[in-house]
Amino acid sequence: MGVKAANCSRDLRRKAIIAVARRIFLEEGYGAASMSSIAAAVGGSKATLYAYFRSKTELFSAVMDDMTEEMGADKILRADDEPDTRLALTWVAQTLLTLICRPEVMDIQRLVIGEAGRFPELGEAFFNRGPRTKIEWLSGLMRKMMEDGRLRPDDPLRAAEMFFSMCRYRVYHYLLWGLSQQPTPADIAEDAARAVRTFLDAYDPGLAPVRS
Amino acid sequence: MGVKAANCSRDLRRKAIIAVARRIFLEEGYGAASMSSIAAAVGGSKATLYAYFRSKTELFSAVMDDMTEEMGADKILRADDEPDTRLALTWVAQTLLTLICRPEVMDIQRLVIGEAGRFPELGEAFFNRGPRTKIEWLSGLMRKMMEDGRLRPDDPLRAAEMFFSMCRYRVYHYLLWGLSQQPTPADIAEDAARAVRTFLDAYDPGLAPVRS
Amino acid sequence: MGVKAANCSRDLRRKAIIAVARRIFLEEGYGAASMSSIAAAVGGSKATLYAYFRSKTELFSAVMDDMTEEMGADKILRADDEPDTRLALTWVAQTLLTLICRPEVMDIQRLVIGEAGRFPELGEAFFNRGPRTKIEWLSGLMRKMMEDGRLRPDDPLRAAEMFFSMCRYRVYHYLLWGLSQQPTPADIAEDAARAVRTFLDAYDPGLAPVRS
Amino acid sequence: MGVKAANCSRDLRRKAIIAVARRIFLEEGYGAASMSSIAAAVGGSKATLYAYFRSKTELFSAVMDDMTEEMGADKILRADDEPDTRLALTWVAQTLLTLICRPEVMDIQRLVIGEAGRFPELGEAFFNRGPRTKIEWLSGLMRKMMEDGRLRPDDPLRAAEMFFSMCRYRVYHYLLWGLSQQPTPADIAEDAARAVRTFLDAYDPGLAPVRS
DNA sequence: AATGAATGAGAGTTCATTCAT
DNA sequence: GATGAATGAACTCTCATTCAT
Repeated sequence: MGVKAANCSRDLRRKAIIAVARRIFLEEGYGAASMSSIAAAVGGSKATLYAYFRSKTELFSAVMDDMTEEMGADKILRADDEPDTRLALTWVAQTLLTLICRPEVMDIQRLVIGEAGRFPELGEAFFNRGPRTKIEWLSGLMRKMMEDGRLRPDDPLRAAEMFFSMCRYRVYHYLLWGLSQQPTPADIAEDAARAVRTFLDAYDPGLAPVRS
Repeated sequence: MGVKAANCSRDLRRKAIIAVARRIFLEEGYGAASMSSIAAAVGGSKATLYAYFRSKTELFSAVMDDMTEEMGADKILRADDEPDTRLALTWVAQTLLTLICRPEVMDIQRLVIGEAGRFPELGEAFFNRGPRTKIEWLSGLMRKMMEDGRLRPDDPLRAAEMFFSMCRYRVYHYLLWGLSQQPTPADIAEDAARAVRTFLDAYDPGLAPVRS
Repeated sequence: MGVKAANCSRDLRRKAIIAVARRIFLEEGYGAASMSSIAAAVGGSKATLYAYFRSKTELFSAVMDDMTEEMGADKILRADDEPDTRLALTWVAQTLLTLICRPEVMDIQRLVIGEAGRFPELGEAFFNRGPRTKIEWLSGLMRKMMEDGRLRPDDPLRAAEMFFSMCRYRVYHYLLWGLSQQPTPADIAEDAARAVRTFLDAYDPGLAPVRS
Repeated sequence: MGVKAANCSRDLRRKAIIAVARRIFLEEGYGAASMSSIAAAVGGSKATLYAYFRSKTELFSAVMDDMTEEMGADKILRADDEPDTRLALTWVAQTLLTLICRPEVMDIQRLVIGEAGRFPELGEAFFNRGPRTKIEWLSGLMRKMMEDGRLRPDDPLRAAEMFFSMCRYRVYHYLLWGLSQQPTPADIAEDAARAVRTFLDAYDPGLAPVRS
């Protein structure tokens, strides 16, 4: 293991520590994760950890920064080109649900929600880079569909938030509370289908425009 | 505080401990809350705590039982008698949203979600006494409205889950992530209104029955 | 005298406590036995224990007194009438070995030896009522046999101590160190036989008297 | 390099801890000795203790290993060359008795016997490295003497066990029960002399071979 | 730059003991 | 006389953190 110091730049080592710490924080939660176990998993000493991060809190923040950066990297494959509205939204719903139900993403959500009280900036930072980007992108999609007359005109942001919330109505919700194991693709497809159907019933362009 | 030993029965003392422990668990989380601090807050010794609860886990469970019992005690004022569907649902939506956004309830939710990974039975126990009862009651309401022709026929349970999820689409969601402070009644009324409007657009009895 | 009934009742309860405490001390050792578990086993409260015994130490002493008293009650069936020396000694050896290898007696011995350092008077009190009485009785038997010319003349006390030690040469010794489980009667008979044989070889009255 | 010094230092510290722990365990017994008091006596913190030994049990085992190793290091000065059987055995008896009556060895024996019930493997580990080696060596001596016609033929192992038991017939026995203080060399010489005399009377080669 | 060693503080838990009722 | 309730002290063990090397 003497290799690592010689061959790795400080930055690379830092990244390696963050990657390991991330896994452990997610597995055990902030409180239960110990600097000892992280150091052991990294393969270095605790003192080395402290050479890179001044405290457990700082390491945790770095891990969260890393996560949220990566969250931002998630790209929903463009659904703009699909002319069939129902197909386009179904595809979006499934993609979103699949993403946020992935075990590692679920763990992050639980961790962040659970620690939100003690790490006030954490929830915001994380949300901004995760859910918010999805909602904003979705909002753009909604606007376009409304402009094209494929959806009843309305505030596109609110419509996007509502659609997202409808997608989370069942399996996601139960998963968050630890009531079910990992959902199957069929479970997700079912929820996505119902969310889309209900949404389209409400946003049928044949109806009168939504009164603000 | 000399009062406590002399005047209080065992049961009262137990309740007092639970009340204090509840506050501390909510403030600090399960892991960070210490038996010492709870004992100090109660005004007794740690040994006394252990005379009432065999372990920290057991105390935590007792606190959860207490919370969920109280949850179960929440009664949604009957909306059955309101002939106007929109008014009835709006009333339900506001009541529900107000309840689950109350700071102490919010804290519980965050605590339970955060520990759900490590306390698998916790999430279930809590959910069963809290959200599930609401959903089931709501499901009954939906069935009746569908039977009365006030809502388009559909699986009433799924409709209830969907309605509940629509209610949580904005302020609740942001609150859970720690993105906003306590919402005003106006905030809640706004979300309730939009949820009801969207739901009624989708469940307008004039539309064809939902295809399963 | 007016207090007779009261004293009697109190005395009975005291005896009951001692009996229970004795079992627990033997099972768990002095240090590991707790007043709580003793009180629970007795069926009363800890405070009641303290009404009868001022401290754990005093309770332990009382238990020891009780044990040693009972030890003194052990009577070795008289071997005086057996004219055959070998048979008489074999009978004695087997009786002694069987007694001191009994699990409950073994436990006492281990307990007393183990705590001898911390309870200085304990070893003596116990020894005086247990082993010493056996040795003294055995010494009387030896004297008589020597006077009868059935054993070579010698200091009868030393002869008795030696005989007793020879009996303990194998199974008892291993049992004390926890190296073997409860010996069978055959094991004991074998050791007794060899001890007697060796003793009689050394104390054959045909040999010259032992030089002091 | 740095490794050597570090390892050496660590090893030394470990040895120092064991030495201190050994003293305290012997003085107070396993149960009564506390990690805090050991740490204080070592001059370090409890956490340091736990850096070297994962638990109290493990520390205790290490102490026992250390003791038994040292026990194994005890060499009985060779008695093979002494042509006079009585002198040779007397020398052996005195050496053995002196060894097992040494206060520190006595303390170990009491500790091990006392804990044998709760630490089943302890008695065996200790016995194998202590008493057993002595008995086996003694058994070899017996065999040689029997082959040379200096002792009456018999099972040499049983003869050795018997001889050892005869040596313990008085002062050792009383010491074990805490009935006497440290014996003088004269006390030991007296017991050794009588043990040898009785043994030789029984194992006089002029007698017929022992019947198995 | 990296680490082995060390530690004070504090975790959960249990104990022998006391005292008001 | 008996007890339910209470407690301070001590237990084993772990933690985040520091420092000499």
